[in-house]
Amino acid sequence: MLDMKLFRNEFDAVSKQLGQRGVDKTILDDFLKKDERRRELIQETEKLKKMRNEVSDQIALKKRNKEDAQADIESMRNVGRKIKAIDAELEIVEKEIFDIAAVLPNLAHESVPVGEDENANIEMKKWGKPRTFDFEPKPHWEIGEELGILDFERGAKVAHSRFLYYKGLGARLERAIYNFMIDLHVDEHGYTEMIPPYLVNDEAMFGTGQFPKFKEDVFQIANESLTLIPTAEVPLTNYYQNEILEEEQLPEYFTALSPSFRSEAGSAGRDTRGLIRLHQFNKVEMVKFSKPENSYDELEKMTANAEDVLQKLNLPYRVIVLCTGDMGFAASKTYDLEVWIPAQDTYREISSCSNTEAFQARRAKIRYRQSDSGKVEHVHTLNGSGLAVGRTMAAILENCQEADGSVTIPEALVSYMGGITQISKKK
RNA sequence: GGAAGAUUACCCAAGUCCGGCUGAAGGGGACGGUCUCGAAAACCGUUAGGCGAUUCAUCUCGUGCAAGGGUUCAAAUCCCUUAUCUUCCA
Repeated sequence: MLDMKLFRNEFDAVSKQLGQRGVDKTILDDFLKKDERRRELIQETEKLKKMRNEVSDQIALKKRNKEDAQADIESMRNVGRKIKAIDAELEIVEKEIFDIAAVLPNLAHESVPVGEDENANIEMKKWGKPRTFDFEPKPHWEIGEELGILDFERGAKVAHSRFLYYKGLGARLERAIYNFMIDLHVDEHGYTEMIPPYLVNDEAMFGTGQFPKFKEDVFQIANESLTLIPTAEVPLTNYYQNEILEEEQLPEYFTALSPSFRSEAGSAGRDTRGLIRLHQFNKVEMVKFSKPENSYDELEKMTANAEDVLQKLNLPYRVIVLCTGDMGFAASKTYDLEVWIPAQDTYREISSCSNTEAFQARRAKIRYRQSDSGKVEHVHTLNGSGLAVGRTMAAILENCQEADGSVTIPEALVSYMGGITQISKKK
């Protein structure tokens, strides 16, 4: 949710920025008009309520003194009717305002490049050197199927396409990857480990910005207002929903492994094979609550935390900053990490780290009390994948494959694999 | 599944039958002060916060007694719905 005061006071600047994110100007003009009407109505109704309170006190006094108060009661009857009418109109206007505000995207930070789509994204850095193969590198699903550690066919049979079984050392490797990630974030990066609910209610989905605009992207439970989380960002960020934190608590870091469930509506035909685009995948998520003045430093640190995972696994990657047109709904600024996928001869997204500033905090009502002034202000919230586990698996299978079809386990994971250094075909 | 009772501010708790001097008593805790070398004790004081409107800011006003509706000039108090908890019955 945007800051209403900012919107009002700097309407031109804000609407220009929202224009860059695809919002129609006429909606914003209407929005501003409705906001004015809302304040008019509030002033009218509050004036009448004040009068009602005063006269009611006089009536009480007269009754106590056994005086006649009938005239006052008659006149107040009319005031009561007026108040009811104004409040009814006010309710409608507020609903209309809310419906517009709920679907307006966040404003981009000034450092974000302006552009329409991913072509305007800017590469910030490259790390590691893609390996040169002296054989034709296979896509990870072939490697996984040939090694008998990934089973997409049975996943489709038992669930649906875009589901799979990890089997044997495949399941072990997935578990090694996320345990390694969580340990790294907890032991070295200062995050608190969490296991959140995997189903959340509508308020939580609203708080982080998925609802009401992106309902078609998620799986909902029939006859219940519960949704399978599309990312652990939802339960982690909403942990402090509707709370006022103390300044000393900040910053606070959470990390959690969770499955993520996505309907992938509208991505038919894209990445139909392999681990890149699934209806259910594991992800280690990082979430931060920060004071506003530090949130961009925290974003840099969080991105570095995600990079650290890739560096320790020795997987080549690049960092890009998303342009205004490519950013998510809630983000003020987003860095994507893209890992090298040899069989596709390209970099693919493996992490997305965003500062949403106060956008989610306003929706979820997460605030903090400044210790010296006692003033209450919205926190800034950040979230990032650290990392998507399935895609990490894909990257390892492809980057660490050998000519004979075996896969060498990255050094950092060997202890998590119980000493296993290589996955090879059973003889 | 059925019946009865409960839900008041950071915590406990009065007020609800019988609506109006409740701008929610009282206590605990917390915080500040006096005293002290320092602390404890004692004493004095503060303690709905939030939200919204207004304002440069203050002042002020509206809202607020589990949540949401209703009745009334007026609701913590009367009525309805929902949630949670307790006890009892199956």
